[in-house]
Amino acid sequence: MKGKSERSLPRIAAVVGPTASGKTALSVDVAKRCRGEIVCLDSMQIYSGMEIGTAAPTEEEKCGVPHHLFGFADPRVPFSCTDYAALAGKVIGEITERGNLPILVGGTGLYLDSLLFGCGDASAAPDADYREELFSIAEREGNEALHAMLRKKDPEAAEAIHPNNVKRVVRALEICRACGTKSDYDRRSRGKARYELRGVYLCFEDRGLLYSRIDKRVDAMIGCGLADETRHLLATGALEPGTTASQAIGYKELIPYLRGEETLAEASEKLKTATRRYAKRQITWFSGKDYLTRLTADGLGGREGLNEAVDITARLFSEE
RNA sequence: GGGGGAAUUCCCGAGCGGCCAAAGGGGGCAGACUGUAAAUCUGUUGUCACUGACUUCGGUGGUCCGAAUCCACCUUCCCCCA
Repeated sequence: MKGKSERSLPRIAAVVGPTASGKTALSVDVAKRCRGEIVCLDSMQIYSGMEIGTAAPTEEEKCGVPHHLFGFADPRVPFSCTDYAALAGKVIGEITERGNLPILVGGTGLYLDSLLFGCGDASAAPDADYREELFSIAEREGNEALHAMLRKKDPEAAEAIHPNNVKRVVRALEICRACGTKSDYDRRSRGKARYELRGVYLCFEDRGLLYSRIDKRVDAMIGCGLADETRHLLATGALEPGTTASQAIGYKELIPYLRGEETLAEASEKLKTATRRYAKRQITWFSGKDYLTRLTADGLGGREGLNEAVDITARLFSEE
């Protein structure tokens, strides 16, 4: 019971960064160097049947390093950051138990925060019926009307959420109804870090470089059968509105092509654009996190640059 | 050969004498983000010495106090008839 210092926290490592920044290659090499096991930190790579579109690591890419939480979930079943935090927490415990280092790899910033600091509690579980009711209020009476409801119940939260961000306004109201106010809920559920994290954030000095990597990756996905994967998801109902797969970048952009409404080149262009914009959002998220160490990824494409990054990262992960 | 239509800010596209640096959308850039997060949302986007000035609406020249908007010619593109 003594020594309740930071040292007592389980240690985890993370490799994060925008899509196509080179996380997979880097993390596998680092894992081999530090007795690491990789844990998926990606909201889409957890699903099965979406390997090509989410650029999930292939068996060859895994190089024999243990990978967890990839491709296990049904894309038609909802999954949240709370589910993630619970599952990842368990896997991390098992890896630590084995004396290995858990290395979280992926681009979903919210999942990392959820795992690290917690992400709400059972007191405000989602309520589909209530949500539907709230959405229809916004639909009928306008976003401002819904926002006014929130302002009445929780002015602080209303201040922080834009009226047009209906999804968030709805969730806030949902929390208010379940347990007081969202502001209080946030305060009591945002805990201290639950792990000692060593994390690198792959960033680019030259954004154009990242963008050209994205273009190349999209071309590769299409070459690897992204259209067939989309057809399959379509056939299994995984792309119905409301499902997770329908939100993933890669499939929705290809549907017009499959319907013959667009050429493959047009669809590919849109996919590239959507991916670039996603990468920008990830950059915005990660660059604001002070618990991450920035690592320039511009040179990761080459063997030399990769080796150097592996050295730096492995050192960071293993130093006391 | 004859007739008709169109050229707008990075792109698409409104505007049709003053309230126009010019709607809207896309893209770009920046940002937010606590149970949908590869989602959702916000701001910004001619230049500058920036509560003002300057340069823009294919080109040139006109009309007018005033033009992206009207006229003439030129250039390019599209459609129709031959």
